[in-house]
This record gives sequence, structure tokens and C-alpha cells, in this order.
Amino acid sequence: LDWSRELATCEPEYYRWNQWFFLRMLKAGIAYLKTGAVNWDPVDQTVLANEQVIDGRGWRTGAPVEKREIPMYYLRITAYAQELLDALSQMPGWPERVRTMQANWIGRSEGVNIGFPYTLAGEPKVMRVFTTRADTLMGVTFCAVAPEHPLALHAARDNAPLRDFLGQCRRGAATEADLATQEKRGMPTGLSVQHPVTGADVPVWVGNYVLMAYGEGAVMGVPAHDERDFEFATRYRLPIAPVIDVQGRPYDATKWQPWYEDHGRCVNSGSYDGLESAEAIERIASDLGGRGLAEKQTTWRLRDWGISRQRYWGCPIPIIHCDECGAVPVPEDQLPVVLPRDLVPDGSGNPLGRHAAFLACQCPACGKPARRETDTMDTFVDSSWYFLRFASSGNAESMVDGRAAYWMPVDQYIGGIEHAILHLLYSRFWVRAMDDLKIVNLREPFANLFTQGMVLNEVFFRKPATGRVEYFNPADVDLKLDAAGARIGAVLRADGQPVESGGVVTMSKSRNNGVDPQALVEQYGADTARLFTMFAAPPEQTLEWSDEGVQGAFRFMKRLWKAVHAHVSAGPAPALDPAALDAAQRDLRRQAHQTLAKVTDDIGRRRTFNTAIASVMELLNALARFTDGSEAGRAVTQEALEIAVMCLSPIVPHATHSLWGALGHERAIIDERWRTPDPRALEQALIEIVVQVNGKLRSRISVPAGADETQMRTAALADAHVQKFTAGLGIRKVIVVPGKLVNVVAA
RNA sequence: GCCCGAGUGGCGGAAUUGGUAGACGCAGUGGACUCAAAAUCCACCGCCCUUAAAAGCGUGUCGGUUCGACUCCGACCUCGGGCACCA
Repeated sequence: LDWSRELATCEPEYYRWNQWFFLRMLKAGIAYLKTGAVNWDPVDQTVLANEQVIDGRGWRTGAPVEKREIPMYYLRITAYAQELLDALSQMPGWPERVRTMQANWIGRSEGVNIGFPYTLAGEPKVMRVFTTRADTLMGVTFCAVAPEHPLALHAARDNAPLRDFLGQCRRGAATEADLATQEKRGMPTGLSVQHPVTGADVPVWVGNYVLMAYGEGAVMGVPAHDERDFEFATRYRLPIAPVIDVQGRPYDATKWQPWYEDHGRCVNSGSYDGLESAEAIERIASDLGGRGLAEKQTTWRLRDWGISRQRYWGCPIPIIHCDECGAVPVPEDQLPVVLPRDLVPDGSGNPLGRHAAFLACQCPACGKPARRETDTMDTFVDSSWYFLRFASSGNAESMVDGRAAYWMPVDQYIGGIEHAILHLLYSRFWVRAMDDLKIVNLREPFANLFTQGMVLNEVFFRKPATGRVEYFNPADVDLKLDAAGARIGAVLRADGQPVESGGVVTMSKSRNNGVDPQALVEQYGADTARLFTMFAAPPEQTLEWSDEGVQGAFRFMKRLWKAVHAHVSAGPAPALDPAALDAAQRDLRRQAHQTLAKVTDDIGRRRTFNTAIASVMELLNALARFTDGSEAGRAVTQEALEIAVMCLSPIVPHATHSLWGALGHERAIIDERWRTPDPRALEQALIEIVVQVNGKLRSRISVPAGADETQMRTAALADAHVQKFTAGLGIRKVIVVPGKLVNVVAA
């Protein structure tokens, strides 16, 4: 460990480079200022993240959250969408799961941008929509625009009911999950557009299910082949026109069927009749393309990253607002803009806005009095490049230096799966932006990624007839078991009365089901706590917490300790002569080296610490049975104990440090080289192979290690059990897997 | 709704490339030691029939491929996670 590289992202020495690089991005157009819709808590006067909006209300104030348009700085991550997506397929060191999640999040979607012409105040105009199903164009019976769409705003100018409706949409459910389940509602704008093929009038509605931020903020409504359009059309009695035939199945417009969205063959589609969906999409795109009313288009789910936060604690955005010059970047030589430490957040709004000394400044452009930006950056900015700073620590002159080229990319990155999208996607983008601005030469920050699973725990509660649900920590609950050890109930230890179980879920304060590993550390020591945790399950897996098995880990540590000390109490072991061992000694030595090989692979490649521990447990069990006190026996024991201790040293470092010394080593085990198994120790004269008859295990036989197929086959057919099970049958085939098994196929 | 992942004894889990299902541990049962208990040690510990057995059954369900399937394929069920009106 090199503590000289330690850093804290809240120190000006670190976050000044956030500001510096932000200004670089601003200059390059990667950062930009835009007014966009956010969740706004009208009581706290702050923006809320989606996660902080519960049932449409602010998590602290309980006030209904509004959608508000406020100016924010954005980073143009969407400009990198294609390369961020493409690179995922060349990242074998990342888990498939994370790559899939990122690909879904980026959400590339190929379709056609289609124009619907209309006339407004005598001016010819075109309303554009994006669709992946241009083949259903002939089934359009309406169009719907988002409440924020210019056409909706225009129509609302002299339409009071529509204006009210747009207001309701703005105040409506705020979380995306709520939006998804919310009833589809809409209102006609009174405007209509022309169908680009038939020229027919198509009414334009405002729909609360249309997202301004995706595509064109407007959709063509094809109720026959889109579930949302179907729901909307049914509610407002709009016509439903089926235009796709899916394998001749009959269409019933009174009832939605999921297969209505399947691809098929065009019908009721004029000159497109008979075309397959894919062909129809191409034809429609090229036919309308000739008139400038269609264009193939790729759309992304990914949005630009809004980094402004109306929060005190964060890296100040280095901008000065001048009445004359607008938003002016803080000149580089005035960086960093330091966050004042002499104010106390009072829980409402951003206290920076009330800090006179922080606010007051001069416009760098014109020199007149101006006001400092009070928004701070999203803290994900800090975590997007800290690994580069570790590799360039102490450099006051530049953000990163040549040392980063040596250390990057990070060989092995470890984090919880909850970072699969946010942090890991932001970092990938940020590093590319740094590369493009010639600050570093790096396209991907993390060569190998390991994601631990989450630890879950059971929830216990009581629900009184009146009043609030009360949650109890699992540590305070006793399980009631029957004679066979099966669970029959749970009671609160304090009063012995039953509690209900709410299932096993992620740990949270609100459900009082967290655990503090400190209790285990105090009772058993840090090594046992570590051993137990790592033995419980492979680290990638979600784990249901239980400390039931911790006794076993503690017992194992005691057994290992006693085995080493019993061995060394008889004095130093003699040197090992591998050539002069009897069969039992050779067997133990082979097992020791097999264990070393397995643990090396389990820890180094597979990262399955649980199976590594299990194999050392097996070795210790073998050592317990091995009671050979001869010179050679003690030499083999010494080596086996050394291997056991070394194999466990990454997992239980304190105990193995002590045991390594007890085994007679001067050097600390942490400074020792990892051993490699002796190939000769792994050799075996005779091996046991499995013999099957018709795929069922019928016998085990011993053959020379190098036995070829013929020898194995002969030995297997000569076996008494095989003869018993094949008696009276003809032998049709014999399958031989060298070194493993023989399968006799008889009938 | 869509996309991932998982389903194996009473429990956590193992089986790495299609080749011995249940390693290792917990819990449990029996025994040794002890005045007794704890600790420790030994043995047993998937189901089923049995005096017994290398009999039969068995990896969520149903079907398929294969000499051979926990592993591959198809359909379904359940649970967990991610995304969630993305046109």
C-alpha cells in the first residue's frame, strides 16, 4: 500500500481538475448549458433524483413533485453512444450481465423518421415522428405529441381546457415507473396533419404517454399494432385499422393480443400489400425519402448527463453569471473555485445562494460585478476519473501525467452490481472525453471488472391492527425449529411473541434488516469473520445473510492452529526427500500439491474463494488422519501445513502470518512468493476410473495412469460387476474417455 | 411488459470443457471422553423398499438430442435483479 497516493475527492487539490476539465469540455462543446425538465421539490427548492421521488412526492418533504424547466449543464455522453456500445463487445474482462445492462441502457434503436405535412397560418410545415415500425404507416389513425411539444404549446395558446391538461401533465406522476403504469390520457389539439402516403387528414392529440425527450417527442398512432396506441384509441374511440397480417390469425379490435405487435405481411396497405414487414419498411422509407418525408434514423435511449445539482456539498461549477455577458467561464488562472466551509446547510434550498462572499465576483469578460454559479457537480463526476489521479498523485501542475500511461487501464476493478450502469458508464465516457481532448491516451478505464453480489437479509415485522408496521432486526429474532431442524416460526427474543416474515430482500434502514459485521469480528476475530463470509458463497452471487455457519469457520481456524502447533512442538521437521516416501506419504503430498494447484486457480482465475477454502479444509482433514510421526512423515506434514497456510493467507492474513512464523520461517508470509505445485508430486502410478454400463455407474477399477483406450476397455470388460450387468446381452459399443471412464453399451 | 440471472438434501453451497450428483461446511442423530455440561474426537446423515445389497428413484415441470444431461435444445412454472409508456 502506498499511502502517499491517497486522495479525497472533496479536497480542492482534487476537484480543481473537475473544474479545469469541465471548462475544457465546455470549450470543446462536450459540455453545454440547456434548460431541461427536472423533478422539483417546491418546499426544499431543490432538484430531486428519480430515486428520491416516492409516489410522486419528495422523499423528505412529502410535497408533490413538479416537473420544472431549469437551466443545467449537460455532458454530451450521447455523442459517444455508438462507440460506448461498440466497445462493449470487445471487453471480455467484463461480466456479460454488466455489458448487457449497459447495452440496454444505451438502447440503440433503428427506425425511420417520418414527416407528416401540415399548414399553419398559411405556412407549409412538417411534423416529424420516429418509428421502428414504418411498415404500419398505413394503419395510422391519429398522431400524438408530448405535452411539451411545440405543437401542443401552440394549440394551447387559445384553448383553455388544453392548457389545463398540459398543466396537469406537468404536475403529474414524476417517477418513470409511475409514468409507465399511469393511465393513458390525452386531448385533441384541434390540429391535423396529412398522411404522407394517402394525404388523408390525421388528427393530432396530446398524449401523456409521449416522451418529449425521446425521438421527436411525437408518435404516429397505430392502435392496431401498438399496445399503448390501442389503449389510447380505445379510451377515446379513435378508429383501429389492422394493416399487418400475422400468419393469418384473425384480428379482434375489441381485445388486445400481444402478437398484434409481431411482424408479418402488409394488408389494407395499398401498393404495399403483400410485402413482409422488413421489405415494407425499406420501401416506405425510400418512397417517402424521395419527397423528403422519410429518413432512416438511429435513436438512442441514452440521454445526456445532467451534472448540475442545487446542493451545497459538491464541486462548484466554475461559471460566473454576468448581466451583460451571460454565463462566463472562470478563467483557468482563477481555479479552483473553492467551496466555502463556513456555512451550515439548513435543509432548504442551496445555502451557497445565501453566502454573500461566495456569490460576489467580477465578470472575467467585462469586469463588472457579477454573481457566481451556485450549482455544484453531480458526485459521479468525482468518481469518473479518480483512478487516473491515483496514478498521477501529487502533481499540482496537471490533471494526470505520464505515470497514468504506465498504470492504465485498471487491471482489476471491483465493485457492487449497483454500479453496473451509472458509475461504470460515466467513467467510460469521461475517459474517452479526456482522450479526445488529448489529456490521456486511453479509451477504456477498466480492463477487468468483477461485480460482487448483494447481501440480502430476511425482514421481520409486526403489523398491528392500527398504526404503523414495526420492523425488527433479524439479530433480535429467534427462529423456532422442529425436531428435524425445519423452521416452523419466528419470535422476537425480547418478548417471545411471534413476528411475521416479509421475505428476503436487500438490506435497508427502513426495513431494519442490516447486519453489522463488527459483532462477528468482536466475537470471533477478523480472520474468522472473513473466512466465514468468503466461504458462504461465490462472491459474484447474491447472498442471503445468515451467521449460522460461522461456528464452522471458527472450528476450522482452531483446528488449523492446533495442527500447526502440535506439529512444531515436536521440533523442527527434517528436510523432505520426495524420492524416499511410502505410499501414504506420497498420497498426502499429492493431495497437498493438488490443493495448491486448485487454490491457485480458484483465487487467481475463477475467484471462487469458497471452493478454495473447501479444498484446504479437505487437506486439513487428510492431515488429521495422517498420524505418521516418522522423519519422512514429519517432513511431508511440514510441507502440507506450509501449503495449507500459504493457500489461506490471502483470506485469513493475521492467523497465517503467525502460523507461518511458527512453521519456522523468518520472512513474513506476505513477502513470500506464491508457490507452484511440483509436477512430480502430482504424478500417480495407478488411477481409479469409473465404469458404466448403459450410462449407469456399475464399478470402479484401477488402471495404470497412462493406460490407453485398449487397456482401459479390456480392464473394464474383465470386471466382475460389468460382466454381471452385461450377462446375456450383446456388447454394442464401448466408449472410453482416457483417464476418466469407460461406458459399456449393451443390449 | 421487455432484458438478464438463478432453481441441486433440513440449510449455505460443490460438480471448471457433456463423463462418479450432493465436495466442503452448517444443522441433526448415535457414540467416546466427563460426576455433569461445554469444548474436542469418532461414526452416520438425498428419497424409497429391505434383515441386507454396488436394486430402484432423484438436480423446478414436461419433452428432445446423446453411449451418457445439473450441464446442450424447446416449451412452461417459480424466484431474484435490471430497465420500465423509448414509439
